[in-house]
Amino acid sequence: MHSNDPIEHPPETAQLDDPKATAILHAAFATFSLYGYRRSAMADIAKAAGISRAALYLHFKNKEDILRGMMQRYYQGAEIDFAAALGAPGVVMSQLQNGFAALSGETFRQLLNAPHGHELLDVKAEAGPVVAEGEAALARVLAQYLRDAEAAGRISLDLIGADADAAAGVMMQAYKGLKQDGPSYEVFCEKRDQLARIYAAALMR
Amino acid sequence: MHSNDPIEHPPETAQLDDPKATAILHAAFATFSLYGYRRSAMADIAKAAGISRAALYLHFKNKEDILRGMMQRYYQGAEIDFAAALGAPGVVMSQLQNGFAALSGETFRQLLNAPHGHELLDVKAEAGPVVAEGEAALARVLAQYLRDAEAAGRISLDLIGADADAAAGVMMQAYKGLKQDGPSYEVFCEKRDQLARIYAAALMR
DNA sequence: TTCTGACATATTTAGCGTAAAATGTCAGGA
DNA sequence: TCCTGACATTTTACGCTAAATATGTCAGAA
Repeated sequence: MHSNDPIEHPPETAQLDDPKATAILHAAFATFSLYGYRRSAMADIAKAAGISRAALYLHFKNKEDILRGMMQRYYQGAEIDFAAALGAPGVVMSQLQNGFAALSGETFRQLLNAPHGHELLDVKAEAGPVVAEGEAALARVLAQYLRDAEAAGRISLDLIGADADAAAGVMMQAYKGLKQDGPSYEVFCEKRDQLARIYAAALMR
Repeated sequence: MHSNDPIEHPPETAQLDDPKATAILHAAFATFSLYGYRRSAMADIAKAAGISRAALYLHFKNKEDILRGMMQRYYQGAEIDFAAALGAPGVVMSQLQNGFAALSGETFRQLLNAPHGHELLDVKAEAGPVVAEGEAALARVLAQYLRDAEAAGRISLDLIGADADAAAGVMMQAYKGLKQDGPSYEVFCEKRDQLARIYAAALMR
């Protein structure tokens, strides 16, 4: 490759182990939380990342690509943490509570406490299918947990008259409802734990 | 009162038994569902109601007042229907399912099927505190149901580790989450019934 | 190789005047 | 008494321009 060749953008969004991309995504998260996605300029992100604006384009195609990468990164991590929490030893209630807690950890706290963090909860349009795919992946994780727990005789889906997929879908969407009305992080956490208790009680005999 | 006195607007939003006001609110609902609240003009509502535009102002202060009246009317009816369904004879699961179904009956079906009906789900800003108060009233109804059912030994709130008010609040908000992502009415109903089954299973021993 | 300053392009913003539409009110008709 | 047509006012929608800002890309420095 010669230096006077045109820029060759990364074919996909940045890899999980690229430290530069990670730094940019962190800076972007901070910037978006502060100003909102629309009002954030590439220059703001570059400044927050401590690099020049031009360097951003060496790692991401454009602003939308940064947002996509950010969301994808979040969902990748959330999926792993979610599955880990659900799979950890313990009773069903704590597994569910820790599972949902894993979906709203420190990152989420920063988001809700930031000036325009709430706006980032509604970027489905700009972020494209990444969000829907991420949510679907989380629902699959939960569905798999339900199947495993039922196979182990720890819960019974008959109690709620549903198969694992339908149940997981409803549970995830109802959980998302708790994010509405711009609650404080603390209030949200209480409601989240409460909902997890309801889920646990519904599934256990 | 002399005819040349200035218009005397109704002090509060129209009464539940005023047939004229009811007709206007029905026309407004149809119009808002069709065009959305913002794009609907008073002339559209008047035409749908079969009266002159000026006559609207004999019953409502302005467009915002019509919206308020519409939402208030909905919540008044919903509260009554919700309480009736929860209080009807039957097992807990059917009471909860019929209760939540009462909150999304024919009116709600029309809404979701209308071109811009979804917009009406997000009019908190324009409708003011009416929506929040209506939601709170519904939560109180559910909380009272939970208390009564527990007193009768039909459910146990200990199972979900919550008092009636907290549980009702979370249950209502999680229910609202199901309205997200613009589902069809049929899909929404399935999820709603599924969530009611989860709630019932959680509360019964 | 990695990154930056600077450039050309594209987009956004704000202002401003006009036309069109919507609003709220009233005198007066049915 | 209830309602309407018409009026004055306010709000919105355009079209246009210039200025400002943001974007994406390079040649070349570090």
